[in-house]
Amino acid sequence: MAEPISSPTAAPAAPSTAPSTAQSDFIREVIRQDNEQGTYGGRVQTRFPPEPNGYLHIGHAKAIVTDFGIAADFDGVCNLRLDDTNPGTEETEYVQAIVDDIAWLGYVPGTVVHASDYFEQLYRWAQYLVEQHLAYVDDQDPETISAQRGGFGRPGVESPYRDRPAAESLDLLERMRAGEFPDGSRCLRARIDMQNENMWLRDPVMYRIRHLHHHNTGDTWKIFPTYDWAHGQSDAIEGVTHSLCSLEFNSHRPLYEWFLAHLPLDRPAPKQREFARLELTHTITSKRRLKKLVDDHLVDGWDDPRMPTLRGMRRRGYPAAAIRDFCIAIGTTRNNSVRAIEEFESFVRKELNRTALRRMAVLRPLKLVLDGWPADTEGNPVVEYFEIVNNPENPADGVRRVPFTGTLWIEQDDFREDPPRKYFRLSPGREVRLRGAYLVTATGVVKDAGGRVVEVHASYDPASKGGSAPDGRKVKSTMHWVSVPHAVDAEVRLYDRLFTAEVPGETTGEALDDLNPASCETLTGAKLEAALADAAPGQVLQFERLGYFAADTRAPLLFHRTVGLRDEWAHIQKQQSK
RNA sequence: UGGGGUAUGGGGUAAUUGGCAGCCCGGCUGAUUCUGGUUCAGUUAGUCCAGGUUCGAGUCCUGGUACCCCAGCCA
Repeated sequence: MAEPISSPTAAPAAPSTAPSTAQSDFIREVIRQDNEQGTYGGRVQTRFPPEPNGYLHIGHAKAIVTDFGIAADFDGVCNLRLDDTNPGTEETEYVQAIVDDIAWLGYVPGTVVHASDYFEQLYRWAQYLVEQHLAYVDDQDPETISAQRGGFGRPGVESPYRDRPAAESLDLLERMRAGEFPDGSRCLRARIDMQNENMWLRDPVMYRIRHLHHHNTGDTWKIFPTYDWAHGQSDAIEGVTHSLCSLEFNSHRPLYEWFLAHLPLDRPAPKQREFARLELTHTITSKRRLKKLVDDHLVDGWDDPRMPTLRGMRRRGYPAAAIRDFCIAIGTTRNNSVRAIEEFESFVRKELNRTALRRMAVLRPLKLVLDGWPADTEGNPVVEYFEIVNNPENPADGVRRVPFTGTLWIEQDDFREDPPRKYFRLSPGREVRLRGAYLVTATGVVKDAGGRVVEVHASYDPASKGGSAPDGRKVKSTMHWVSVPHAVDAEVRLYDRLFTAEVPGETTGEALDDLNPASCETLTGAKLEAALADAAPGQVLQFERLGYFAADTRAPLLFHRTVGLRDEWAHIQKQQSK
């Protein structure tokens, strides 16, 4: 019959690689104590256990950073374990996506395993508990069992099958496994305490019957372990020392410990510790609702740049390093909180400011004509080339040559016929600098029939070639520009919050009611400097004075605004309008 | 309704475990700047409430309050 089985297939001890964090929190403190007391012989092993039923999102990123980061801090291992105990909801499609996303975030699992790899072992351990009179087969249906469980402050009722002989349960369990009974007709339950104030200790279900195809084990199993029966035991089998999960599993901890305490393990049981999940304002992490956004075509798939999925964030241009730094900065605590998306964006800017190459692009073009610009012998306007710094934060990125002529695109926002107070940009009679090129002064405008300015004329100071005047006079503004004959047309998408409410659904009751109808603005007539036509798919660049933009991973000449630059002028305007 | 968890400036997080409440984001001033970006300097504001112990309490004790989680054969 079933013999006591000790933890066999320990995972290979390839150290997980992960960016080092050097933090201190209550979990690291627990590990430090375990190491001092020699609880696990100085070994530290964690795991990241997503269910492969969807794509990873920003909430998972925090768990990944915590699980992998802690293992790395203690020279331990963190495995990726696909928690696939529930057939029908899980698909192989998601497994590869999860593996990819973790790699993109910058972490390498010790090994990749499935909870379903342990089904045979789990089954033998279940037989062992039945023999010990610590588990039994219950012939009642789910509704009856649920009703018997009682409620808060109301004790449960014991099942009439609770004391049935071990041999009978063993036989029924075998036949459940063989597929003799229909779904829901019987289940295996732990025999604990129907009066316990903790609901999870009132004879919880260990196995349910499911005649369904499983993505990993195929049709070999007709019974499947529940989360509670599978999780701690999988941890023990793998050699996990510290099993970290989110706060809502806190009330499962006594059950986690009960199972392990009653099994014949040959080494100290792992311990579960819980920490708060990450929530962000103006977005959601509910898998069900994210799926609805995709299914109803409210977004352009799971990797839409507005999605909080890691794939979406990657396409948006958020650097993995920024996500990591953010997760580290918010820390590992037991406080539930909703973090401001603005705070995340500040980490994105910090990273991109360091790394992104600068380019010039005009999103909403207005033509600027320099009167008196020379022509060559054939009557064509002269083209000059200016060397412009690629990234002032990193001189090693060098310079590039940018063509300049007397006909330029400038930003509509950079010209005002009647400049308001504190407006420093171009206006009639005012001199500004065209970045790296010339000092120019607006002299007049051309308007269309509707009175809209369609063209600005300006004079330029030939002595200011390169961007500064010999007499040292200063201007209050430097503007970006793109030479009209050299400009490349592109589509640029500007994103705003996916949801208007800070906490979607908080007041409406349904998150999707708070969807921001203007979360994506498409600009088709953007004018880029020629160098941008060569942007690598996925590359993030700074469009000077505007923000950071990611080249789309599929379509050429399509850019997604990752995040805008901090905008002092917008801030001033907002104050003035008050 | 019973059990468990949490509470520190506007948001978040730390405090050598009883010893000057620190840091990040944001706000405000100013300086620098060929990006109204970056950077730099200064500044703003906090221990949930009521008692108690102590020379001394964010930390310990007593009693409250607020919020979160648990009554799936989901994870």
